[in-house]
Amino acid sequence: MIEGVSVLMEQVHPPVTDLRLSKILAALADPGRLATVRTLAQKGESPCTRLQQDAGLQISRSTFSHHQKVLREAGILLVRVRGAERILSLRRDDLDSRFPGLLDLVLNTPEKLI
Amino acid sequence: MIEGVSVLMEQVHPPVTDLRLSKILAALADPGRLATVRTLAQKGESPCTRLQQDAGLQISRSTFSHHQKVLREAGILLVRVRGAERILSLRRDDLDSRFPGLLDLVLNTPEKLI
DNA sequence: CCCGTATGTCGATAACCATCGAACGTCGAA
DNA sequence: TTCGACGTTCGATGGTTATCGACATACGGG
Repeated sequence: MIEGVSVLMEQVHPPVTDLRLSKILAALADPGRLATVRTLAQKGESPCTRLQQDAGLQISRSTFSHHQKVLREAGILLVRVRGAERILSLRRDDLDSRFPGLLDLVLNTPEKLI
Repeated sequence: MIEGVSVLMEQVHPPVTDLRLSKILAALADPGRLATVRTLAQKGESPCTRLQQDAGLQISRSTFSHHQKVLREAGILLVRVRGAERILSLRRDDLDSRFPGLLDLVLNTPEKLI
């Protein structure tokens, strides 16, 4: 870095009271992000690179990072740091309490109906 | 029209077996379209102009026509012709049978959480 | 303290989408 | 048959989004 100032790269997670349906629908409307969410639900929690592979997304790391950001800022993903990795997981309880049935519906829909 | 060929303007309605979650989520992700669906559920069936007014959408007729098309092609709306009007209604049964709980969730979500 | 792995950020580009006005088609009524 | 109301289609425009490569940052291990 040129300047001596550190860039923190802090992860922004909206509080549960800030979750909005329109944001969540917009985040889930992308096929790649929908696949990411569904894969994450199967695998439990997972680091970024692993999740991208498991979801079968053939996109660059920077693009996946962008999608992860959209899902996180919509309140769908939780990101925590473990060493050099970012561990992703679903905010199941928050989503269920605010929009009951939404996540279950998305996860239980057969692959063919996606 | 310049040519003598008639333009039919037929309404395309996908059969229930063609409905796809990603299409439906994408259609509902737009705030104006979401408002349209929620208003239509309250009012029952309604012609275009009336629905646009009831939903409070301050957009041109051509733009509303575009949104109506997106909702129709996603399988959310049914359009039937009555004289010079197009009467819009929700495909409740089709949506419920294919994606149980989705429409209810969208309709029951409080305005403040949209 | 250098290195490899993991990931975020930036700037650019292309694709997509919402929006509009203008022109057109269709219908019912005058 | 002329008119007005209703709605669609078209072409253009602007804004948003998906995508990438290059670079920067962070961590743990040698």
